[in-house]
Amino acid sequence: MACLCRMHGPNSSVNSKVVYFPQGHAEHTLTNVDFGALPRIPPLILCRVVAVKYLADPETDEVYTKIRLIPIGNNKDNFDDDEGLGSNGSESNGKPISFAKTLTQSDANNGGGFSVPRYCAETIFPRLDYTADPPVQTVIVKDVHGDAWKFRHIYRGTPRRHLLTTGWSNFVNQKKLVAGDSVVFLRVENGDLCIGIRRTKKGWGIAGHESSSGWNSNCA
Amino acid sequence: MACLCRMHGPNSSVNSKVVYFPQGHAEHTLTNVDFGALPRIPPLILCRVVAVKYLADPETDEVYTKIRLIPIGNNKDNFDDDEGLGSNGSESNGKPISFAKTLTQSDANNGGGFSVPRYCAETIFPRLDYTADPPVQTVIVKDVHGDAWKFRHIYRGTPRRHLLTTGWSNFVNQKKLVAGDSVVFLRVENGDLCIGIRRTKKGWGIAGHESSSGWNSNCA
DNA sequence: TTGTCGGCCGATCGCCGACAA
DNA sequence: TTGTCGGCGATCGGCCGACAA
Repeated sequence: MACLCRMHGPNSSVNSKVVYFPQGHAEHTLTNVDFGALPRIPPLILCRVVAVKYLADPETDEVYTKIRLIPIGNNKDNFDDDEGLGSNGSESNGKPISFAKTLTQSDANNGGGFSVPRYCAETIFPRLDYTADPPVQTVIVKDVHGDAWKFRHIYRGTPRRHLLTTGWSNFVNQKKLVAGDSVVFLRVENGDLCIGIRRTKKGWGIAGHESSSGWNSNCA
Repeated sequence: MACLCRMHGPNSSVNSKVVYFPQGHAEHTLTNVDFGALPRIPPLILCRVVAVKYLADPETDEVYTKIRLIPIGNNKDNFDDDEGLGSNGSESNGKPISFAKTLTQSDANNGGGFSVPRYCAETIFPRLDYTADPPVQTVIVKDVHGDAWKFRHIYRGTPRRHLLTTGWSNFVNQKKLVAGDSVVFLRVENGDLCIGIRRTKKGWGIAGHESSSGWNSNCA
C-alpha cells in the first residue's frame, strides 16, 4: 500500500512503525469510498515503512513523499517507536545548515536584486575575498530538482551589505516568486549549496494555473 | 452518444444523418475495448445528429466539435443525405470572407511586425483613410475564444505596403507562433474581424508542453 | 508586391549608492 | 543591519525605410 503525504509534519524513516488510518486516506481523496460495501476494515492499521520516496512538484516545487507501508501483525504491545519521530531536528546532527528569508518587495520586484542577510552570507555562502574591491563571486545553488542556478554575489554599498544581483531576477521570474514567499539556502555535507522555496498561502487568483517553462540545466 | 471530432473534414449539421463506427471510436481512444466481451455491436450505426458543439482548446486554439448522435432505425433506403456535406464551401454563400497567410521569419521573429498582403488588407480589413500621412488605424480582431486583440495597421514604406505593428508581437508571443504557422483573417457577417491560427506540424521538441498564461479580455 | 536587413530611438531592466528605519 | 528609493547606463524591443527577390 502506498500513500502520498504533504510534508507538514515530521518525516518517517524506513523501518519505523506508523499507524495508517484508512478512513483518513479515503477522506483525502475526493471520491467517496463506501467502506460499508467492502469487507470489514479496521479503523487503524499498524504498519512498517519499507520505502520512502522524496518527490517534488515540477511546477510549484512543492515537496512531498510517497511512503510504502506493509501491515504488521497488530501486536499492540510491540509498538515502541524506535525510530519514528526522533532524530529529525534541523541541526541535531550538525550537518545541514540552512537559512530562510521571506522575500521583501525589493527582493521580489525592484531592480532584480536580493538583499542577503549578513548571517546567511557569512555562514552559508562560500567566503568572499574581502581584499577585492568590491568583493564579488559567482554562487551556484541547486533547487529541489537538481537544476543549478547561478547568482552574482557582491558585497558593496555604504554601509556594506551582501547582495545577489545578476541571475536573481531570472530565478524570481522562473519560479514565479512574489513578495511574501520564502527562500531557504542550505549547505549540505559536501559543501554544495541548495535553494528551496516556500510560497505564501494566498490563492492563485482568477488567472488560473500556468505551468512554468522548462528549465535549463540539471545535475544529479 | 457523443463523439469528439477533430475538424479535418466537412462538418455535420444538426438533423443530418451520419454513420457511426463504434470500432473506429474505440481505436481512437488509447484504451483497449474488448467488444467481444460485450453484447454484439454492429460495425456501423446509422445516426441522426441532434447537437453540434463547437469547442476550442484553450491552450493551442485547436478547434474541434462535440457531436451528439441518436441512432435511428437502420432503414438503409432512407439514407438520403439531405443536409450532410453540402453548403459548406468557404464562400458559397458569399458571407464569410477570409484570407490565410503562412508566417515568414520576419513575421514571427523580427521587429515584431506582420507584413499584410495587399489583398488581405484591402478585402478584409476596414478601409484606411488614404488621405492621412501615413494612413493608420487600429484593428480589433477576435480569436476563437472571443478574446479581442488590438493591432496597429499602418500603410507606409517605399514602396508602400500594409503592416501590422504595435500589438502583433504580443499576439505572436501569447499564441506561441513560429515561422511556418499560419494565421487566418476572417470578416464575418456583422463586419467583425476574427483571427485564427493553424500550427505547423513539427512536434513540440523536447521542452515539453507549456501552457500559455491567461489572456486578458474576453467578449461574447 | 513583399521578405529581409541594418539603423535608430525609446522603454525597460537591473546595478548602484544614498538614506533612513 | 537592511528595506526602499531615485539615478543612470546598458540592453532590448520594435518602428522605420532601403533594397532586392
